[in-house]
Amino acid sequence: MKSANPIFTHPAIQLLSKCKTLNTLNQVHGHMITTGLALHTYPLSKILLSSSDLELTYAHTIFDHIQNPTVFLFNTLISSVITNHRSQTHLAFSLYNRIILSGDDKLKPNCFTYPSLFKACRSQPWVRYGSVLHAHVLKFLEPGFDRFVQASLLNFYANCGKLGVARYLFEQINKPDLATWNSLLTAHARNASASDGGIKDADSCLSLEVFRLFNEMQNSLIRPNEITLVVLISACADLGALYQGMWAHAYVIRHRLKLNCYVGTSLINMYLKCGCLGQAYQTFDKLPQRDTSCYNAMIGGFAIHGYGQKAFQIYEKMRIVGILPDNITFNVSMFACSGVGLVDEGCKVFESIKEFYGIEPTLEHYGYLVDLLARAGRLQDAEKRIKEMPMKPNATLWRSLYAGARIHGNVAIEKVALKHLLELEPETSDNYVFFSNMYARVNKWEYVNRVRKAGS
DNA sequence: ATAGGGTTAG
Repeated sequence: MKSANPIFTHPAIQLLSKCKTLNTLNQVHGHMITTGLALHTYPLSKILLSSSDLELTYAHTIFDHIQNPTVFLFNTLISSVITNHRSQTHLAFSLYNRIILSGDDKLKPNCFTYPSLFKACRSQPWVRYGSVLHAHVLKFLEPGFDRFVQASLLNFYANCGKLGVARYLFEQINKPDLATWNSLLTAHARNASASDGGIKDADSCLSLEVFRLFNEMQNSLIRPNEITLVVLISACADLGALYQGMWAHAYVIRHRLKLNCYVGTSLINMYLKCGCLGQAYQTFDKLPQRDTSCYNAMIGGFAIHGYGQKAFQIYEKMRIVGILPDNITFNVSMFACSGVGLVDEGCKVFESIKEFYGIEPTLEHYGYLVDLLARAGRLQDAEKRIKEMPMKPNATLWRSLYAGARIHGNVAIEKVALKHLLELEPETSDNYVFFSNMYARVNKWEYVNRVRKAGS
């Protein structure tokens, strides 16, 4: 019997994954160089993975010292950059270029090279490289390349709104698997909600198409998983299709799918969109685990349905149970308070951003704060906040102040707000209308005063 | 024996 190749079972490799600091990793690496282990792709890929987790530049340095790295090693580093260091995406593309421009006949991209690169192409500024990569796929890979490449290509086109291309690519995949079906469903759901504000009929068709595709998927005997149901439930929310949504909820339970945070959040949202606040809360309450998104959905739900106090209570509960809020949490919580005039609660949310969570409030947070104060008639406070904020106030902020001043009859502040509005948006005709309305009102009062004086 | 695709909230 042949014994296992010692390269794969060397104890140093086991040690690598246990390294918690660069220093220890460095020692193991040194050891691997002296034993000659660092000449082989397998141990090298392990070093690259471990080091890129700790410090990407270190991994890069190691990579640069490898003579004639194989595609395998390129792929290892490229995917590590894209999945763990998204802000460094440019490094992944420069690695890819090194493969392409190497001039080495033996070094060619393979099926493993492309999926993570297409994933990177889903956000700016990398979107324009998608079609370049597509051309490379056709050039470098054998026709009928594997389903991972096909699925990532499909996702890329769906992401930039080219649903037709995505569908065409799907047609070419024989026996699509679960992830591929989920990609196609997601493509439709994403484009249904992305074109918000467009033609409503066309939007709904895409969500209806999700229903149809779900049936087709079931006929093909691929069993839906949690991700499938999240997409289906989102389509129900989009259509306001309560009964289909309840069916999907029952499906999750009947098929013993996990009621995870994704599924939970989409169900909460679906019930809220369908007007069922009680059902939404019950779902929220029964979830085995809740993350920030679940809380955001529920707070937003109470806000929409006019229960500011409840929304605020949920916000406070997050602190007690130790779920960290994010920027959206702060926005929806203040919005909830603003809607029903809970000024003190709303201010408490704003103060907690910095005081309790140590986060610097954003322009948007100031926007909600000013809206809250202005609507409640605390115009001096609102103006003061605008003047003291660390960044330049935008037109939305001044518009909130204007609206509050207008409603509460404070002409002086109304004037200040309008002046800034006109300055920031000289092209917007609405602002001039507001301005002339104000003068019309003021002049009328002067007229009234004159009449009064003349009469006395 | 190591590298790759699909999910939520305003």
